[in-house]
Amino acid sequence: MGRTPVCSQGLNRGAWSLEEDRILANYIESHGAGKWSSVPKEAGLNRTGKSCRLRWLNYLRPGLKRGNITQEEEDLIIRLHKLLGNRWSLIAGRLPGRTDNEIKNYWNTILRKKVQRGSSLAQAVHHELESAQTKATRCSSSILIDLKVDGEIQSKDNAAGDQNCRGGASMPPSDDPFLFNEDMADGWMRGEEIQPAFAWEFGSLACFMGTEDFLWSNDVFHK
DNA sequence: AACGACTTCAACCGCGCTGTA
DNA sequence: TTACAGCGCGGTTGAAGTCGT
Repeated sequence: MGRTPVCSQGLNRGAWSLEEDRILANYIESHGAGKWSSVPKEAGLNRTGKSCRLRWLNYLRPGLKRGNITQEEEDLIIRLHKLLGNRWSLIAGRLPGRTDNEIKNYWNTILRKKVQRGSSLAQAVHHELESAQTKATRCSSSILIDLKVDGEIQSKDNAAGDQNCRGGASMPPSDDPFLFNEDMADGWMRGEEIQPAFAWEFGSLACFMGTEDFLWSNDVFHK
């Protein structure tokens, strides 16, 4: 797979050789990742920094899984794509050991067709959304959610009942259990008081309720 | 076996964002 | 404020592999 190496302006392009991989891996191991523009020169590689970064992140980096995307991973990708769209790096961030490039390729070659065909997987996602709605409805406490609307984080406060969201759908009314408070935000971000799975159920619910125009904040998921 | 069509996925490209001087 | 460099992201490309006839 890949491209055959060609020379352009004296630089190697195309598929990486085993020797190039070894040089890059050794360099990163001793110097750490970063400063990609200086990596080729210092490591003695006839590549662009960009190419080195890509090779490291998508292929050489430790902890990468390769191939054999599981059914669970596939289901998660479908759900996340419905929520996030083509934000592959965000989706990859929820799948340990997977790269954005790998997920993007997997989506474009396999999952897109499955979803377009209205496969059983898509039906399963719909079932998940209905299930998430039921569970969230049962929740009596406030739930924190940062919604990124038109590029800005819109905070929603349960007590204030603020309705400042803009976009393609309305938020639930202020007395609705789906609104959040800041205390829950801290707990959520620590990943201790609220299980990530529940966060995703809520995310699915937001999608199910027709709030696809809202994008989830990176901060909520990564902090 | 041969060959064309289709699929896969590593790698490249271009753009936008962010930090710095 | 502006210009520039570095980086990261999503879209696209194209060689290699697979499949169907």
